Amino acid sequence: MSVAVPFAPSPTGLLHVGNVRLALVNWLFARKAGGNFLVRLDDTDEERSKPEYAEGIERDLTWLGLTWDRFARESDRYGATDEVAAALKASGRLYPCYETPEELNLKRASLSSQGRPPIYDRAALRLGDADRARLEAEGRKPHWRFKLEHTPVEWTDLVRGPVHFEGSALSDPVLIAEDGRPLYTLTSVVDDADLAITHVIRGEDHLANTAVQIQIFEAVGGAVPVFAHLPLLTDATGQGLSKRLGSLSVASLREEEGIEPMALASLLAKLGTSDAIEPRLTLDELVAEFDIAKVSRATPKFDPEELLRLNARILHLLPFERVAGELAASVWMMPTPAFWEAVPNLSRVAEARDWWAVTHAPVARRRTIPLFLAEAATLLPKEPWDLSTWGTWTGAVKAKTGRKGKDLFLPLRRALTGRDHGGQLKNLLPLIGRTRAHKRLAGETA
RNA sequence: UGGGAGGUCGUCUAACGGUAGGACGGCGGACUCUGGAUCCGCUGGUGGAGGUUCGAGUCCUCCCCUCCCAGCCA
Repeated sequence: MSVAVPFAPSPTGLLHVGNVRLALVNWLFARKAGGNFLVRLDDTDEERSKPEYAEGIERDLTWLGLTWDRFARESDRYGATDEVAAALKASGRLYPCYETPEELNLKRASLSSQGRPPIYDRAALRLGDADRARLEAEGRKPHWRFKLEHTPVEWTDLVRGPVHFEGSALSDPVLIAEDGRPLYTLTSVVDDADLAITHVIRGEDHLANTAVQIQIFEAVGGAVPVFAHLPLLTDATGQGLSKRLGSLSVASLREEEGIEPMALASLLAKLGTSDAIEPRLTLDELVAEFDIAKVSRATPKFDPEELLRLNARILHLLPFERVAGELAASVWMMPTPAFWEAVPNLSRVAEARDWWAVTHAPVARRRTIPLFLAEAATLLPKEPWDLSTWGTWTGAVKAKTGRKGKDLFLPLRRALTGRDHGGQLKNLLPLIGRTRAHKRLAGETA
């Protein structure tokens, strides 16, 4: 049986690094196994689901290069659960309840104040036909709960090893809302069963859900998939990600922070695993190194600083072809490989703009200039210039003026670029050109 | 409160009950020098208290801290 994994985000907000890490891990798992990566938008919550969030999810996955083999919306599958629901009702596993949300809140509050867990008391199970008839006559409509077996639920988790829950410690979940809408707990099982999902890899916040859903899989006669629950990511201070999203959305990392997709992927594929976090330029490399057994059980912290450092390292490694598009968008001109070579130690592609200004726009004149620069200007070779020009020229200046080391190079750098630091002048000089170089050495704005 | 999980250098992790190691960061040095690149070195840790043991990060007891679930959300 070929591997099939679902990634099922709900389009109720922007994807954050925690969500997309799960997408990446699922994708890596599927690709490593030669299986299918299936995306399902869990948009059954009509109030909170928004089309723009659905688009955002597609955009984020595409940006990262996480190709899917199927893209579906739960809302297009209304009716898919009807048959299953009818069967569960017939067998008595799905039973009607008539409490209002207010009544349920009251029950929970009461139980909590008694120091008891707020588990549903199954009062509706004790209702007779007459009771139900009376309630419906009052205009009440039922919602439907799944009757859990009060037996142990056990599975071997790919990340956590053996997991054990007592059915009696769990609350009978509502599967069908009062308005007839099937809820996530049901739709997800039915979809997984229909698609022959083999592995479900999700956050550990779903642990109790899994215990419940295993019983549902069994009740509907579906094959129970293998489960893996990853620890949730927290931010650098240990706070949960969903609580303080903001800058950690994939969209903001891409559009505001200038993060490269492979920087994010390199970090998220390795964070919380026994592998060292190192820059990788292709997803293929990450697939080759991926092994879910390397994922640890502890909660990893996601540090944006670490991501930015990785971004810088990735940028040093990326060849011109891989950044040309982004570079062009950033500097508004058509950059060249020589320019990419000359640009120094960027953390973000957008920083190249500053160096485009140095090589292709006037640099303001300097107030004071060392006298030897005039002499240096006269020694400037004739064009055409290439990468050897800097060496021959500075050699000549050195011979003529006797200056060397920092006394020689720093004034030249300041005059030519207007800055104390930057990329190798060997690379920059030909891009600046003789005309500008000559004027800048004379202290003119050029 | 009930259920579930977790706690090893600042961070991510490794260690059949047998020298607590690696990676990142930080610090220092080297590269006759753009270094926020690269290379090399150094730094730094088992949440706490008992116990078992020749020997404990690892096993036992108690304690502390953190996270998740306990929705007619997903």
